[in-house]
Amino acid sequence: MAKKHDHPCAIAATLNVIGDRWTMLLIREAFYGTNRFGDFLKNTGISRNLLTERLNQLVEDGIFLRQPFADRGTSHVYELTEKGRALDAVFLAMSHWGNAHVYGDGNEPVRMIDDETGLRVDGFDLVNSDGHPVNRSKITLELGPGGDGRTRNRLAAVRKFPFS
Amino acid sequence: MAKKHDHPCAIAATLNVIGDRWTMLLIREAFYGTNRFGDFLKNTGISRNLLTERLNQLVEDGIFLRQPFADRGTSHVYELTEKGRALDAVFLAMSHWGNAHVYGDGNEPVRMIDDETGLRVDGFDLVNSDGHPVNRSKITLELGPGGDGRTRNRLAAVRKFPFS
DNA sequence: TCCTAATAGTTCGTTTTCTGAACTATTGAA
DNA sequence: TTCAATAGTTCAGAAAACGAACTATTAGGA
Repeated sequence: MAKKHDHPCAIAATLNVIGDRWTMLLIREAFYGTNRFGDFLKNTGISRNLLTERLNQLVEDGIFLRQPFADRGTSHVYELTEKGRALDAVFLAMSHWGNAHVYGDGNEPVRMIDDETGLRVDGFDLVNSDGHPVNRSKITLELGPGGDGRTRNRLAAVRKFPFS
Repeated sequence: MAKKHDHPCAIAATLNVIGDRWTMLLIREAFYGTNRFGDFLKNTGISRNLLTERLNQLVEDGIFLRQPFADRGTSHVYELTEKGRALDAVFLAMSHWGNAHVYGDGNEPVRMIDDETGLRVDGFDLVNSDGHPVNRSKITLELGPGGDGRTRNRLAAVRKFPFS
């Protein structure tokens, strides 16, 4: 992947791991159960050398665990780690946005169904650290312990935070 | 941006809009209130020609609205559209993951605070189309109207869906 | 033991994209 | 009419991606 972002920001940090054209497709595959080199290759269309490089990087980043698999030839299995599974929220958010705003209602290629009600999964509620719902329009950004002077200045200049 | 993904998949479709190293940083800026070419430039570190190209693409994709702004020189204002604001879930998911899994508890550069309780925003609940919470481990993927035969085969082969 | 098939991974030349710096265009104010 | 501020373009070099051919490792069978 390209040169990494280096300012103190969680979005930038996340982009350093999944911010390219292919990685979230590999994560999607992993959520679908794909765990072999050849299946990632076939199901995404990524080129072989880039797949090698990306998988190595994702193992290094702690997203995949690479384990030997005795089958035929030199085989491995790539399993999502806990850190990797935690990308489910990103997966779900992108999935929902693509369905709603690119394909549109009635044109979704894949839908997610809530087994308990049979209804479609249709978005998110934010929750606070007590597990209670948060009103999305009433959120404040606050300097955290990992921020620097520049972060402080940026936050002071934030004019709005238009979550809907 | 690079060649587009062309299979019927909401993740792939979303990556075609935001799937590069810079776009989500521009969206972050927009959520922070940035709306001028020069401010996007300064606050992200993207190069000028790429910023021009990305903003044009995002206007074309319906994420930003470009409006004239009489100030000094030839100025414009880039405002998020409804479609762009709907990326808030992706923003929040990436933000939360980066804080939790790259910086870690106690090292977050920026925290999101629930104004009503003062507690930190700390995750998501999925909701169904009735607005009720969904058990994340009880979700089924279903072929939608926009899927094709290959989508059907892929879904039939899905071995698991390990949302935690 | 040797051959073959299956799988994963490497190499390398070409194409595409990104970077960074210099340059141009447009407009308001002094 | 000049200057400063802003946005945008051009272009050469660097980096990354693509795609095809090649290599390596191992299991199973002749």
